[in-house]
Amino acid sequence: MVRVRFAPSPTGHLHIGGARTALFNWLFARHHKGKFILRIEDTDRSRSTEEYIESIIEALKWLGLDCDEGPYRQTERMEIYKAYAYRLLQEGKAYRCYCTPQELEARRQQAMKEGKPPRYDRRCRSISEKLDKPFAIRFKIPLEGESTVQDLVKGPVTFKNSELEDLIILRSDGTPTYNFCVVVDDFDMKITHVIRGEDHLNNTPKQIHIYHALGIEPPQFAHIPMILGPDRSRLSKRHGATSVLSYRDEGYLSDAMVNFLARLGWSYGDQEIFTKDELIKYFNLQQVGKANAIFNAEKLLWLNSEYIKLTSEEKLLELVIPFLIQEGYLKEGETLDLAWACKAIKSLKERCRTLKELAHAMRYYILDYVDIDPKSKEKYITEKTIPLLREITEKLEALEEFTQDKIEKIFMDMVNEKGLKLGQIAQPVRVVITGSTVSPGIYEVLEIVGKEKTLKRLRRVIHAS
RNA sequence: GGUCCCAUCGUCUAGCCCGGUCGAGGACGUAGCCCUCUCAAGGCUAAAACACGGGUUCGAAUCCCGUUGGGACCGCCA
Repeated sequence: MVRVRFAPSPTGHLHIGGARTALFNWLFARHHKGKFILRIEDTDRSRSTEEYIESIIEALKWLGLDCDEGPYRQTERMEIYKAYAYRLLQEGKAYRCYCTPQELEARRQQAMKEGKPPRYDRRCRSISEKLDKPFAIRFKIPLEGESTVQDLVKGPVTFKNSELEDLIILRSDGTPTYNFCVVVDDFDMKITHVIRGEDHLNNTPKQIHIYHALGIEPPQFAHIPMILGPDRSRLSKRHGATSVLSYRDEGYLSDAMVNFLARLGWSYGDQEIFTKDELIKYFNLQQVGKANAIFNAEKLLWLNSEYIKLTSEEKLLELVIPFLIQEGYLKEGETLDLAWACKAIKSLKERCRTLKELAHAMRYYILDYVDIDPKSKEKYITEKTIPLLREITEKLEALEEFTQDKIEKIFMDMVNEKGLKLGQIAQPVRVVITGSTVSPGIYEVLEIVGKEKTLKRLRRVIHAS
């Protein structure tokens, strides 16, 4: 039974990189009909917050990455780590280190200055008696030999033990450290595959030594490449929106985000668009690339527009309502006629790339009056076009059935009578009705806006001039 | 600085493991054309890459070595 975990530390919102790690784990679990476990690595109490834990869970939920177990919290398991650490101490596989953080820091600085590797010199490793001083517990790394990580993505990676440091597993305040907790937890939670960011690759040999010291078999490892910002450095706040939830708030669909994330570092031939089921069916670690990937916001935007096109009008309506409320086009609790709203969305869905854009475009369907863009007004609402607007208003007013084809006939008749080009009348009307020169087809727009609002807007403009 | 990882169009990538079918394919973006009441969408076309240098081989994007470049890690952070 495959068991994988996503183990974020709640020191920030779930970002793009973390989300992809979570996704790969989730896909791997679902593909193998295994379990996906969430574990919160909050041993750094000073930087972890409840708010971030909730935010991460919310983001996972939005992405649809449901977990089968957890969230477990490391802070609730402190006694377990402590017991394992003392067991290693008793068995002589770890030792008390009496060096203070200040001393260690000073020595590190010194070593750096001399151009030497800033590694702990193991001076406490040989102290056999117990001193009456505060101590941390350090793990004994074998002095010689080498260890190889059989990585499912990178292949075999070998490290010399002499390059590894005796790491602290229990701090002097009795709290355990990351590299130790992971091992204990992954063992305790029966994790079979550790799929995580490449930034952990260098930690892996240390962890493997801890597994061996504990007398347990390490899980399989898969280190996936990093996601970099456009400047090729690690994705961070200064690259703008990197929090997954900020994309939700900007009107991205979670399936588009999932699809985007999946294709960052993984591929399946030339296919670009995948349903979740396809992703589950096709996902494998062999197809995960080895090279880092740069986050390409343009492609995400494109994917989002593709997903909007693929989504039903009913579903889009449901999704766009919060944005309509946010934009102030709809009051909380107010509803729209379902059939009418779907027609409106249908006319707009292929020209909007986000739900936010869709909501904004819907303003001219929903509101009584719209603000007219000054430049468009200057160009299209002129003394030449006002008579045309007046005439078309009269004709539209006389129309019994305010439908697309009837409206079209009125426009075409007028164009033919006067020898105009359609644009000469369509554009002024568009500007009056939608407030700008850009919209779906004018007949469609008028039908959806409806006779009443159409006439109101036309008359207001005519009377104002 | 040390250790480790990586290297195909600007970007995501296919191909690489199992050399010849690659005069390197797809997608985003960009440019142009078509469609057209505007804007999109759609269709067509174009520019655009095997980092470099050595091997191995009849033949290398594919295998080996080196160089360069990028990234990660070197904490009583995770």
